[in-house]
Amino acid sequence: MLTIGDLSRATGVKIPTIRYYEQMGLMAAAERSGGNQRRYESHDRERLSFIKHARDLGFTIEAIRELLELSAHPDRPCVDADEIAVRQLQSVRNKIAKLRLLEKELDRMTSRNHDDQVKHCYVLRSLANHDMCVSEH
Amino acid sequence: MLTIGDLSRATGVKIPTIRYYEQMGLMAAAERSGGNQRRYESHDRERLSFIKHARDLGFTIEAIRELLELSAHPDRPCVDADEIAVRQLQSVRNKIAKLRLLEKELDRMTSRNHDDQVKHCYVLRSLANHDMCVSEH
DNA sequence: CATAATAGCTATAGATACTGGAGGAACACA
DNA sequence: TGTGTTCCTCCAGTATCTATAGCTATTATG
Repeated sequence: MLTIGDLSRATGVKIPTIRYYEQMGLMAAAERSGGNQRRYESHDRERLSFIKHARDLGFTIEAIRELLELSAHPDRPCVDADEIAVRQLQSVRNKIAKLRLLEKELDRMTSRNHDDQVKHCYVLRSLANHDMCVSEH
Repeated sequence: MLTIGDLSRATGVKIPTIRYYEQMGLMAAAERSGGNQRRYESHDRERLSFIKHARDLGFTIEAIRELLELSAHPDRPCVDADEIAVRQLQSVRNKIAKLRLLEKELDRMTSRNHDDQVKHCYVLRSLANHDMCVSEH
């Protein structure tokens, strides 16, 4: 039997977050000790590790709920899980593409900024005037 | 004189968001019509465009507050604005680096997923087992 | 000028995914 | 039995909006 603290140390998920996942229904309501403290088993640790890993990969709570639901039904087609992961991959690629554009603009702003007073500041002028941008973002 | 709707259309910032910026002190409290509706001038539009542009580039409200404060004092050194932009650039580069790792993992998960039942699903197995990952993330 | 359509107002709650604190109870160990 | 650590619930706060309800103002049309 693990306490919530044990579970937290074992998975790297903070205690309030574990309780939050319980509230959100991602983790089943834990059994309780005589004194009303949560007690866990190793399968809870595995489930929480799964959740943590998926969160680290940027899956939303909703997506994780679906993935957990899928893994509870071994005979369902794998395509469903694949679709969720592909969606996530696309969202990650979208974010990267957008951030690259921002990087380009910020790099331009900061590298051309050689004046010494705010009234000539390239950064501030760039922010005030979208036309100075080199790309759509 | 512009209504809040005009300002919204001119800048692409939604009406509740404009009111939110006023509440946060990024926009000055607008003048009011006889019937208590907000009325704006063109300098408000420019300020809001600045804010929008900075938000699109991922600056936080706090950073924008500093940038606006700086541009109100033309004699202050430009370095201060530069520092904020460089910080933002670094944060963008960090995010890109992290997302690239996620992309790698998700790509691995989805491209090797050729089985047809959840019980053999590579995506779900990968999420359950961090050791299958090719990189730290 | 009367009415209708559109746009605006405030206040409050919800979304997202947690995080932290207060005040008190339970547990582990000597 | 005492002491220190861990746990409990409840509530509030983070950041950045977004949406709803119920009401009022303005504008356009006939």
